[in-house]
Amino acid sequence: MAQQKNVKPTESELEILRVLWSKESATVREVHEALAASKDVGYTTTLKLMQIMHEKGLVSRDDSSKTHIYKALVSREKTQKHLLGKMIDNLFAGSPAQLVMQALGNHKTSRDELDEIQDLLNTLKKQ
Amino acid sequence: MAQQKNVKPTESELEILRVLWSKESATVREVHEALAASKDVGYTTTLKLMQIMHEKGLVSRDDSSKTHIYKALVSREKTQKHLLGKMIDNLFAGSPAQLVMQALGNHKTSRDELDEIQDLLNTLKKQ
DNA sequence: TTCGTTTTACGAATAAAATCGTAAATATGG
DNA sequence: CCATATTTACGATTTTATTCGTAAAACGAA
Repeated sequence: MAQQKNVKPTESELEILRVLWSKESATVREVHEALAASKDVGYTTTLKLMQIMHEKGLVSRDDSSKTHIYKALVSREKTQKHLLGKMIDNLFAGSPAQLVMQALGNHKTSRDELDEIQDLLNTLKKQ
Repeated sequence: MAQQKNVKPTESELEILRVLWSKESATVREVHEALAASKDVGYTTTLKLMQIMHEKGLVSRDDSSKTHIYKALVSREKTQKHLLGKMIDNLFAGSPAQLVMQALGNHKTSRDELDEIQDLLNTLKKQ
């Protein structure tokens, strides 16, 4: 196994991570284009954020050529797990089931997805 | 129906809301005692936060007597729903099912809770 | 009433996050 | 080589959140 200690990206850092997760690796410009599509933000702002994320160890940087190439160092799963855990503690009295009920109750879920959840539920019940 | 527009409490505000939700109504001192039990924080800090929350409309305040009495104006459910929705959009590609899988997979869940989820699942499947 | 305690009001200090301007370095096309 | 464009580095500013000190007001007990 490897890396990954303090998974605590800020709101903006999360936006950048989402882009990196979807692309595997990207330049500042690519990330910025993606962000600018839905948000009004300057190029150097994105750059600065990515530099900070690099200092923090959230992303890796290949600076062998002029245009640097970034990759996410924190995995989507770990980040999901961490933030979910935090939310369960903060808002759902430590009960993941409550969160699940709320999530399922308030959002449309396809038949396939329901079946998937059923499978997992069956597995959990057997233990 | 009523109230509730921008449900965006900060981290600290959320801690206070949790206390208010658990007590129905409370004074600054009561909230502060509750917070101080698990955190090192000054009384006036809690006071200030609650004053700000009042300005924002997150809590109501009865100041008919010297010691003011606060109540949460945003419901636990709405807040859960809102933050959950945000997390689903931001981290789970808009798929609540993915979030559910992650939550169930990574946390212990009691038999009773699993049954509850099963019930909800059955209901959803019938639709 | 007077003293000590509690509570609020208020403003300021600190910290953390986000934004951007400017300049230097690097590359590219002509 | 030169002009232009792109990219990075860096620092400063702005904004938002958090924390707390101080003083005035309200209260209660002796």
